[in-house]
Amino acid sequence: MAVKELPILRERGVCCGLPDVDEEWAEQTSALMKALADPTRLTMIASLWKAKAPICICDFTAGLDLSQPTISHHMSKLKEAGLVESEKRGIWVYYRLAGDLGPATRQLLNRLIA
Amino acid sequence: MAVKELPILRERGVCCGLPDVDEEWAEQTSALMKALADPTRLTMIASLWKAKAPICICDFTAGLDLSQPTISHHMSKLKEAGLVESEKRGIWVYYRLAGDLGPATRQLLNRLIA
DNA sequence: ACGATCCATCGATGATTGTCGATGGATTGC
DNA sequence: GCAATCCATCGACAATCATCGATGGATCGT
Repeated sequence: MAVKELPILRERGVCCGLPDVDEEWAEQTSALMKALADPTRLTMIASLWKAKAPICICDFTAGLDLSQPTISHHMSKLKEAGLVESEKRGIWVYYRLAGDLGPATRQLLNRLIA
Repeated sequence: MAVKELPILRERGVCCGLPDVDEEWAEQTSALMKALADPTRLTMIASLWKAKAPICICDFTAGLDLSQPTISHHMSKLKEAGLVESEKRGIWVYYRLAGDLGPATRQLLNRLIA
């Protein structure tokens, strides 16, 4: 545990430094958070995570209460974020979790979903 | 590993069910993701995480390249999300990670930051 | 060849968000 | 008391986002 130091009175007009936080890390991580910052997209990711198998996007369109373009839009955001991959199969398109997900992202999703 | 079943051709016009995903979970989790879906707020959280001690908001105002109202706005979002607490000390306001963060959230931040 | 189904894209619209300047309350040093 | 500092709130504005209807390309069954 950190020492619970009381913040003491300090000289006015003088502020001190902050811990170093990598700017690029913040940018990339916030992009990942944005991709997950929507109930529909979280539901999609959790479904794919639990199913452990590709899911036809038509099943999302049928199961979630949103229009087909909206479903397509959300899935495309997940794809853009590198979280899912797609495979065309006849007239259907199947989505699955990206195969090249880093272990950090995998564990993150595991914490989130499981 | 899951059995890598190829998505087979299926009957048209018929879609099947999805794995059960709790709606309330999606709503709450997306709220948490939203709170973290900004580089400035992530930097704030990471700073507090690393410092293991309260930080005066004036230090964020001095260290990050944003106006004072914007810094205040971001911190208030983190507070609203239950991620941080504040303590007034003279004319200064110190923020720290919330003491009642659930273990799940703690581990999530650990994965994100460390 | 034709019609039906699936799906991505386009354009539009209302809602949310990040940002700032201005303001005012609170606190402290003089 | 007065001036200075810190900080939250307000109002405004531009940017982003979630959503939908319409459209068109692709594929398949007949």
